[in-house]
Parts: sequence; C-alpha cells; structure tokens
Amino acid sequence: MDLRSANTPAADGTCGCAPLRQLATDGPPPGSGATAPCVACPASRHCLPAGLGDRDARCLGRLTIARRRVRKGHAIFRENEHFLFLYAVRFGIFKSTLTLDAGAEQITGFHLPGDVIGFDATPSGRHPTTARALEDAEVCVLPYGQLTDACAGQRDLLMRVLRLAGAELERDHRLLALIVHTHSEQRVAAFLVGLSDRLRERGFSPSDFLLRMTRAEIGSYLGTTLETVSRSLSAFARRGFITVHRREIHLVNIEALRAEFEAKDV
Amino acid sequence: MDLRSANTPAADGTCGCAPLRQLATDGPPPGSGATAPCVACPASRHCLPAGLGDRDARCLGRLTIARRRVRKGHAIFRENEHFLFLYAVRFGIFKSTLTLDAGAEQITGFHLPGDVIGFDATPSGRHPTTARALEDAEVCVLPYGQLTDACAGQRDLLMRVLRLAGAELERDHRLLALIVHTHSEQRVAAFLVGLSDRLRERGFSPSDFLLRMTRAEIGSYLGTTLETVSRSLSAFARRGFITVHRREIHLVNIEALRAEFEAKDV
DNA sequence: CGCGGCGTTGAACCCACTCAAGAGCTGTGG
DNA sequence: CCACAGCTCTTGAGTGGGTTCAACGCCGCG
Repeated sequence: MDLRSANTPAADGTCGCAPLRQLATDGPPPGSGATAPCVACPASRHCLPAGLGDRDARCLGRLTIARRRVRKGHAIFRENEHFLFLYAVRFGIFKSTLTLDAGAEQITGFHLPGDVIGFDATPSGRHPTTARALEDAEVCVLPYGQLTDACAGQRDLLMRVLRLAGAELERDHRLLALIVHTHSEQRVAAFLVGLSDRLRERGFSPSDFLLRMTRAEIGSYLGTTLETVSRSLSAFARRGFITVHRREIHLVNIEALRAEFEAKDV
Repeated sequence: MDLRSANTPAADGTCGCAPLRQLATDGPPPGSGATAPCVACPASRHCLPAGLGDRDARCLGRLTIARRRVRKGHAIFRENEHFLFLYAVRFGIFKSTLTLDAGAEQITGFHLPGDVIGFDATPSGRHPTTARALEDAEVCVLPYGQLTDACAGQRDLLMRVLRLAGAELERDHRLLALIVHTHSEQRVAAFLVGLSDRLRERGFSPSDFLLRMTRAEIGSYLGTTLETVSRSLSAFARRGFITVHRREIHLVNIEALRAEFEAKDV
C-alpha cells in the first residue's frame, strides 16, 4: 500500500497535506493548536469530521490539535503508557501490537489514513497496545479531555466518536471469525481483498499497491506464520489471481480472490 | 456460572433485583420509564452508573429505561436489525454471535451482568451480531438517542460510555492474541480463569460455578472444537486442577490453571 | 563487497480436526 | 410410568493442514 502512488490528490512528498505550520518533536505535542487542520487533509473524508455539520466541525476546529511526524518504526505510544490523546492518521500506515506474557507480539490491527487509534485505552487510562508506524507517517494528536468536552456540546460529534470505536469493534469481530473459521490461504485472500477495499474507499488504487508490512506481520495479524503467508501468495500468483514481487502487489482477479474466502467449504 | 448460587446478595428467584414494576413483552420496550432502575440492581456496581457522581446518576435516571425479560434461547436483537437500543445485563448470561457466509456461527463474546451490549452497531446503525440469552435473563433497555443526549450534558457519563466500548475492544484484542498464540488446552485454561475473575469481580464464587454454555459454544468462542474443550477439561481434572461434572465446575487449583497459559513455551 | 533482513521453497512432524460410537441426562407423549 | 427421541458430553482412532526447522536467493546498505 504505497499511499503516495495511485490516484491520490497529490503525489508529492507531502502527500497532499497542507504544509506543516507547526511540527512536533518526538515528545508530547505542543499546546498551541493548528487551526482547522482537517480542511486540507486528504484523510478527512474518512476521519472524525466526515459528514459533520458546520457547527460540529467548527467545534472540532476549536480543539488544540497538533500534528506529529512519526518516523518509520517509531511508536506514537507504547503499551502501559498513560492515556492522554487519541491519534488520527493523516498519512502512513500503523500497526497496533500487544505483547503477550511469553514476550511474543500479536498484531491486533493495521491503521490506514483516517483511522483513529487509541480507543482501547479508555477503560484503564493506559494504552494496552503499542502503535508503531510502518512507514514515515503523520498523525493528528487529539487531546482526549478536550474531545469529550467538545462532544458534550455537539451530539453529532459524539455519535461520530462512538461510531469510530464501534467500527473497530466490528472489524475485530470479523477478524476473529475469519481466523477461527477459515484456512490460512483463505485468510490471506481476505486480507488482500480487505486491504484493497479500504484503499479504494480512501481514493487509492485498489489493484496495485505496495505492502508496508512484512510477511511476518501479516502472519501475526492473520494468526499464521510468515511461511504460510508466503506460500499462499505464491499459490495465488501461480493460479493467476495476483502478481507479486516482494512487496509489490497487483490484483489481477479480485473476484476470484473474493470467491476464495466466500467459498462455503474447502 | 450459576449466577444465583454462591455469595450473591440474594439467592432467591429474583436474583436480588427489585421487584419488576413493569414488564416487557417480547416486542420493543414500552416507553414509560422505571425510575432509578439501578439502585436495587445487583449489577450496578459494574454497569453504567458505577462511580458516577450524583448529578450524572440523576441524569441517567431521567432516561426512560425499561426492563425486559429474556427467556433462555431468545434473542434481544438479531443480526442486521435496526439499532435503537443498547442493553445492560441485569442478570443472566448472553452470547454474541456472528453468522458467517458459510452459515457457521462464531461466538464473539459472553456477557455477564453489568456488561452493556450493542456498541458494535453504532457505525452502521444495524446490529452486526445477534445477542442471545443462555439462561432466563433480564436486561435494561437503553435508548441510544436519549443516552447520547444525556451524555451531551454530563461529561463523566460520556466517558463512562466510551470506557465500556473501549473495554470490549480490549477484551477482543486479548482474545485474539490468546487464540492465535496458544494451544487449545491453554485457551481452555484461560477461559476458566477469565470467567472465574469476572465472576469474583461481580460478587460470585470464583471457584464454584455452573457453566451456562455448551462445550460447542466454548469451542466456538475459543476457536476450537467441542471435542477439544471436553478433552481439555478432562485433562485438567485428571491433573487435579479442577473437578467437572457436566456443567458443574469446581476450580481446585486456580494458580496451576493460571500457570498453564502463562507458560512461555509448550 | 559482505553482511543482515526479508522472502521463498522444501521436508518432516505433530496438534487438533474429523469421523465415529456410546453413555448420560432431559423432556415428551403414549 | 416407561419408551423413545434428542441433545450433550466423553473418548477413541486416523488424517491432514500448517507449523517448525532448514537452506538458499535476493536486495539494500554500510
């Protein structure tokens, strides 16, 4: 998923975003807010402000929302860190990971531009997962306290926030069902089709993209091993459904892939 | 998990709840509200009102919250139904299920008293899952629109609602990690210990309970088969960790069970 | 150039699934 | 009251998909 290729509004280095007026260091974001950070954001159509009326949008604009650059491999927050902010992805891809007692890492989700990360920290006040950039990326830093205050006045905004949390729940449930009820090759097919769908929704090419994650990361997410992911991709290529060259993916026959995991029994 | 046994406040047929003033038929709930339905509810300590200040609690009390009896095996809502209400469990156990394309049923969660069900319906306005009672049960019917209105005034209440949604997210992530990274026997151990913990939190006996779900349902939840669940339980019994007689479970050595799934490698 | 990370492919093993049979409990209807 | 049907649970045996272990090629980078 090379988010800077394909039919994006702008394919230059800034990813179509407005020039950064204020920039975050790697520490906590500065207090001064960027005014209306959403207007020029290519991800806004799938983010918090999507579909909000003027009043709610203005309300959102009053929050002190900072932007923060995140370099590839760096974390925006780590497990057990104090929860203060939600983060909206402007560009780049993130992974959420959970460290098990055994020390192994489980990927619980991949986050594309427009996704809001961090809802699972609301119960405990600490982040139960680590969010790490798979490529150079940028996020909006949403102060949770201010956001709930803002919601208090604006019902639509509140419902929008709840919807974002609910959407993640829904995705988790489907992922769970997928992992439990399908063979590993079907999961890889579902992963490719799901990714393609999400990219199309965001205005990227649904058939040509660059994976930003390793085979091991895909395997972790899908509950299988890197070898099995690799074998599955090779099998699809052999059958003519896709072409693969390292991270470059081209979906030749999406419908065949879709049929692959919708098949009743295999 | 016989929720009426053990150290519950009241062990009579009403489960310690206040007598039902108004009772639901199987259809949608009546509009007239029960005043302060929480005060006498044994689940309130782990439900929405937990930890709320007076003002927020009074605010919650102004909602028209109906109670609804649900007979064993009946659904409070079904997949694809219109989303109007969240449901708080007063007593009884529920399962949430997802029907896959293949027609198979995947259990995504078990809900104990105090849990609030239905957050995953917020994105689409329709319920993506079915919620079904595993025993005769009762829920509070929370009108979603009224609830968001109420939240708009009361920040603590809003945060409480978000916390409930976040908690479900967190549980899902842990379940996912569990299913992917452990052997089936470890999952069954984790299931027993997790259930025990949740029961203790709610004031029930953590070591003696009656499972309200079948082996097949446990298997669906844990991503394994009913035979494997049965074999695991037998194995634990053989090793002296538990005793089992059909649905009656007695945990003899909880620490041994806990060690079972915390083991680094097996 | 050489090293390290990533990806591919092969071979062997094993855990859990599938299939099957039987026992125990529950509810129902004659 | 008993017979029977249906469901749940247990246990056994065989099989296979996917994991593990291993070797090698490719690519980027210092």
